[in-house]
Amino acid sequence: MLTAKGAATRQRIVDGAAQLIREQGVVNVGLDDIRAATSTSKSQLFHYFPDGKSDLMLAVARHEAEQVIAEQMPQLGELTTWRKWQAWRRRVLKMYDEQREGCALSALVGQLGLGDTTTRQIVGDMLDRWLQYLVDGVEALRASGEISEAVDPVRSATAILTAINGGATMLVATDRMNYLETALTAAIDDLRRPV
Amino acid sequence: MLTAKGAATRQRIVDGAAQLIREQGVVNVGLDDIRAATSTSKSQLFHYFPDGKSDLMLAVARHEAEQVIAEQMPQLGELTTWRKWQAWRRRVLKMYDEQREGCALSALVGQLGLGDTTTRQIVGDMLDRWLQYLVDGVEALRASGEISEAVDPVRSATAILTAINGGATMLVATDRMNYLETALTAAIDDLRRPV
DNA sequence: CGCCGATTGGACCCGTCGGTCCAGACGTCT
DNA sequence: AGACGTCTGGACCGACGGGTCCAATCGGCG
Repeated sequence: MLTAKGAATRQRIVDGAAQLIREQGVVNVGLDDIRAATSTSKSQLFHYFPDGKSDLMLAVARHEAEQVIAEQMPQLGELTTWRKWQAWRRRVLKMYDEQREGCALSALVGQLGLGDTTTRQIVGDMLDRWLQYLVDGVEALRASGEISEAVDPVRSATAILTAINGGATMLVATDRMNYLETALTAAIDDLRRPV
Repeated sequence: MLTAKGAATRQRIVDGAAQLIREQGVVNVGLDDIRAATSTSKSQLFHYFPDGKSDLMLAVARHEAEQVIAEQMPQLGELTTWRKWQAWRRRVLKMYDEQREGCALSALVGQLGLGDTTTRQIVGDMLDRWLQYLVDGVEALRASGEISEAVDPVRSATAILTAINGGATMLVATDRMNYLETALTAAIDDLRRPV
């Protein structure tokens, strides 16, 4: 049903489409652009994605959801000390500063995630996983005594996640880093402020 | 150059277009939809917006930028006490909860604001004005002694603004209020935590 | 080799959408 | 009243983009 060659082509299409969408936005990317960028033909697009564009966009959404988490690893997975939190924070800021408009997160949450129920599910699941990593990280700090027991892990993690999403959205819309940088730094610093 | 009747028609077009875009997203709204929803004809659209759709979208962006600020008034303009901050916070949460997907802010920042330099300028200016109201509010609390002198108004205001933007973006993408509610509440509560 | 399904190329179709154009109605000012 | 500019209706056009179709090629397997 799908040979190694076929799987490779399919992957090339998804990668290329994701890349284009990150750079130019969902609206400005047509099947012809994807075809050209991935050196494929119309028939291949519909061969690997029978339901057409919506089908392909779903695959891209899944790909980008993975990407958003993966690009923060391994730091996101081991937020066990204050130093590691700071390392992760620097990593995130550096990444988004370099990506600017070409940001997988805002493309996914802000554009791909609209409308379609299945895609929203993908976005929701991605955010859940991300949040869980943050919650685990906050709990680790609490357990080691680096921050107060009074800190609510879910609440703090949610604030941090929202800071990143808001910062990324505004970065794309205004090309200014200060929202993301200030809000993320503030949200993390708040972890060890007295209550 | 533009009679009272003409001005009214023009306004009706902008209002109707903004409404449609809030409900269905920029991508899913065509000139024909706007024409139908505002009981106008193609020629009128191009009569009042000679450069076509881009021209109209610019007017919509300006309209929505005004709307985003206006719908928070008068509370946003008088954040002088802790109680008033809480009243504003409740107002914001209630608004976005009711609007859900049909949210002017995310339509503006997430969709209209992409690409076009002029539109980005509009978004940037709107955010600047909004931030200034918040900075003024934080400074008022500081002046009256309700919060510590050590609080950095710009930093706190930026964190609050980013919380709203992130929360609104995620609300639209996931239909969940918890991000906005938790992050905004946390960002505001942080104002009066000891440093 | 010869079969068969996976894979590929690309011409073609058709609905949609932004944009153009012209003719006519309206309104206002002299 | 008459004239001129504003306003309105809607037919029409051309480009673009998603989707269909068929024929050709590839590649593994008996």
